[in-house]
Amino acid sequence: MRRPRRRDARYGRSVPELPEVETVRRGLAPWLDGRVVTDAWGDPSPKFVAASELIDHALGAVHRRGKYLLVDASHDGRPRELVIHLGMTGQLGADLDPDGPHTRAWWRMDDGTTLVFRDVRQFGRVSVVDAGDHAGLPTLAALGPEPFDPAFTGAALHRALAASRLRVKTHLLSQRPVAGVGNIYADEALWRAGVNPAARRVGPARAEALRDAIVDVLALGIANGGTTLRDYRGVDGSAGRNQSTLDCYGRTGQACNRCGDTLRHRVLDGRGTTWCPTCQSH
DNA sequence: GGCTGGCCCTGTACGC
DNA sequence: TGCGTACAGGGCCAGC
Repeated sequence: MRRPRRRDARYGRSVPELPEVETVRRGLAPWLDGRVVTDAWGDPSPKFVAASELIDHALGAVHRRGKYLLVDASHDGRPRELVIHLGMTGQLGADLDPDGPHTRAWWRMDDGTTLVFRDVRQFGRVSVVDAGDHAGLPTLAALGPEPFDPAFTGAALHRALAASRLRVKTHLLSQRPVAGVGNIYADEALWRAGVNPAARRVGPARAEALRDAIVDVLALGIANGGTTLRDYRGVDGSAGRNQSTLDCYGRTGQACNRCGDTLRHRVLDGRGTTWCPTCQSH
């Protein structure tokens, strides 16, 4: 008989969520803005092959929308956009090996530097589109408000959650109520707000608390340079520091930092979920 | 139109 | 020691 596998932080992967992508964006922006791509390569897979379309494009500002990186580009006056999703194991950097086994794309700049996209598990994606044309990226096209946008209020979150019968955590991960929340920060925010991840209805007061918790955990993540449990690295190769602040994610079997009860784990709509049965009873 | 579940993909941990 | 299997999960898509 198989023993149940331990579920602790050693098994977690640090998936790039909003704080990690924002940290990458801040590293890329001063480097890429004003550069011209002189050569490029993309893995033949449909997920990455578009990378080579960026040859001879001038690059501009680097934006972030949810977990997507958007790099302004132009060619012969035609405004275009490089869209990168890091997936689960995607890394961008200048110090990565362009010939490495998990390199999926690279772009050589006119100053001799090379931006490399490494993605071991190939859940990431690279697209080159006309600026603002996100029709081929349905999740990006349907993203909810940015969490730091003034429009993202408790009332707005309550309305969004009330419009669906999805479990609250599943709904958050869909990116529709708010952009950028992934598994780690969803668990953390729900724990902070005392909301059961399996709940299908969240009242106005709890939605307000959840909104505040989402903003707080994401802001803390950004301030700490992201969460690194295994894969995530910033553009300069440095690890994030946010993992030491986690109260819930990856702490299955440990005592809740608020009530002392034992944190539990379950699979919710296919996603591993850690929660406190006492603090998050409903 | 909304929801559910399966698929993609590979490194790692663990059982045998 | 080595092999086989389960597991991690964001986004997409088919089916209901």
